Amino acid sequence: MTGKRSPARRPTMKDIARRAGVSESAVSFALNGRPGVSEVTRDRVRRVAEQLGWRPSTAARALSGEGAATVGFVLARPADTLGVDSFFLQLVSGIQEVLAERHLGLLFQIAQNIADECAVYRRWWAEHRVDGVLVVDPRTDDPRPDLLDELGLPGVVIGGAPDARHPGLTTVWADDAGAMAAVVDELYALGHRRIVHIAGLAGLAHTERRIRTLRAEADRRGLTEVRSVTTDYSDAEGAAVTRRVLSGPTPPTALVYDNDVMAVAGVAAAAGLGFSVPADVSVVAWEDSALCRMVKPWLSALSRDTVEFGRTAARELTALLDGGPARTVQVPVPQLIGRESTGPARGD
Amino acid sequence: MTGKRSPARRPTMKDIARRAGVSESAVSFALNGRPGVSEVTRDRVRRVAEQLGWRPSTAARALSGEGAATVGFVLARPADTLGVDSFFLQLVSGIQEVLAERHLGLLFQIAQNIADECAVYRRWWAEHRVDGVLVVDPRTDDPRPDLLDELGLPGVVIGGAPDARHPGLTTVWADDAGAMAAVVDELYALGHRRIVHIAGLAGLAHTERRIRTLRAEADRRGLTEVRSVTTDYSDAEGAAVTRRVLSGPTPPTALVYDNDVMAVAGVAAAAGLGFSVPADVSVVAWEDSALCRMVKPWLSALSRDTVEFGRTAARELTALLDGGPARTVQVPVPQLIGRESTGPARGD
DNA sequence: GCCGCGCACTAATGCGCTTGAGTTCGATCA
DNA sequence: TGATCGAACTCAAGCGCATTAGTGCGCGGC
Repeated sequence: MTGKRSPARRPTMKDIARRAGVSESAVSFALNGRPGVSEVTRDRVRRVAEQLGWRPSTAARALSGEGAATVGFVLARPADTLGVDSFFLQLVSGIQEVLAERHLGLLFQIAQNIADECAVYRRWWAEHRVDGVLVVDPRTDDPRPDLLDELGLPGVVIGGAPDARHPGLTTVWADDAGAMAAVVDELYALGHRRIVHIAGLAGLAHTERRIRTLRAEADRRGLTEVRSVTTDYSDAEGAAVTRRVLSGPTPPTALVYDNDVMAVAGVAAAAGLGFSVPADVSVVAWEDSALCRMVKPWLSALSRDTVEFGRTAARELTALLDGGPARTVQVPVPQLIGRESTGPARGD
Repeated sequence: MTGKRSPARRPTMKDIARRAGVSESAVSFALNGRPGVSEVTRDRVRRVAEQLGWRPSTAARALSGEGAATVGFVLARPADTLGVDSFFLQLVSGIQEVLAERHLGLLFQIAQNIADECAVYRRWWAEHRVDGVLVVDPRTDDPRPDLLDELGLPGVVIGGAPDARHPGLTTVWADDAGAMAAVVDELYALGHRRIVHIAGLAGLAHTERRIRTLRAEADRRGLTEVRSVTTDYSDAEGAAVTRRVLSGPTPPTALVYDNDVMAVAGVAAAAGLGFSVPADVSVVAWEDSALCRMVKPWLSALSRDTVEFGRTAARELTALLDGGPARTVQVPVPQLIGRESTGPARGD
């Protein structure tokens, strides 16, 4: 009766051993499902453990070489850019779902840039904090795969193209090239000949891939007034670029935005300039979300199951942690959902 | 020359001790800034440690009673609800900033509901994973404070009202009541007498607080046609409720939405019904974001510095971890930013 | 000149768990 | 019947760090 309730004490394997009348090692064997104990003892130990509410201390586990039961996830984007974007929360949501099943923790960090991100990986590795990491926003010239190699840290690259130079890394990606080709197909069929692609961050692997594909598709059809402009993904730049390209002498008749946020901002900017969507200019958003159905006109968008994307990535990472081989897995190509923002090109 | 580069090995204190020609204990003393070594030895040890790129193993630290150098953050909302909401990423961004300075990790998890969230806390505690947690979305009848008490886990409640029954918890909150009063003031001054508050999740502490305040303010002015409707924060419900209340015999002339997403969806829904904003109905969004400036008309919104909110919460938690006392700290009241969506009530 | 004291440092222990090396004992086989 | 083996356990060491109890030594005080 101290008056103050003492904070509960964590039960340890020693407690279980005592209660079950066996040695600590037997408890360890029993609970980890390895041979060396009879089934009846195993059951007894399991029951006692459950009754005591025992959970292995990750600290102790990690210390005795079992890994930290944690994976890391770093987001390296300017703080103001990650405001409205729904992509990451969805992705993380899917990742979580898979990790939680296996009782793996997710260590999350926001960094300012790639260099900081690398420093975070180094620190996590040195501090014994994570068993593997999920890498997003791969770049065309990316230092992270090399670093992970050097540290021997298992990693899954999300959204990158397959990279033969890093056989240790698993890559999970969608074929952006195919999606871009489909978009161009659709717009071309609608009569659009002048298209501007308002892209995301220059240097990101998927940005560059989309840009290359767009150019290839344009060349294939002999279109000369097709181009890409890179941005920082923000609504502000999306709007600014939209105003700029629409103010030219021969404005495009179709705009393809690399995310939903810029598309929405772009539509508003276009409206401000007197362009109506889709009568004067068609708009496609690369990334579907509630946002696309919250504005009028509803935005045609490239849709994919981002949560499932996250699940896939997490599953691959757990496979890697289990000692499986690195792989390259492709998730379904985003599908173009035609809504109200795309229509026939206006005849000149 | 094995041909295969061996993954780098983590340097330990033993390595430092050897290189510096002292015992491990001396190294420990030196690096943790406690007495027992001379300044010159301390410097030498520090240099060697730096040179070797040594970082303390959190596993070992945690095991020897120093805590896990990690804080936990659980988000318990339905997966589809957390899509567009910018609040959390902003909040986490601020939290991160402070934690990173102290090299504290952030363990992040998404749960389905409060019960699951509690289970996560229990597991984290039993597994020795976190030193403290950040609790969001406090409810009117919330099991979490009791649980944290029981586990002796330091916690900071974000967004709750001060709670005298849990002296161990720090609370960081904004005075929603004051903000709501300001909103009503403003709308009243503009001539609005029929106001509907499209609130968030019923049961959340701040939802209830806003509802109570709205009622009190209405009573004070003798307004009878003022009410709140709770939702799940989604754009879908926001739109649905908007349509319902605007379809009634005497539709409200002002709508106050508990987040930006619903407000945007609501404006679109109102437009669909032939109501123009702000001519027919004024709209205020509780929570400002890029979203509010991405749609026309620009939304008047209650704005606050969410990133700073996160920073404050994290600072309080670190203070708690340092053994400081639990406190109740109030962050600035959200300010109403008048934009285009609020105007004089239409005379009947 | 000896005692005691403080300083700089070492030795040893423990945190909770895993694991390889024993130990015991009953069943099996030549 | 004694050697052999395997199943079921126990022992003890070790992971990397913090921490408590020493240990050796120079120095001031009497």
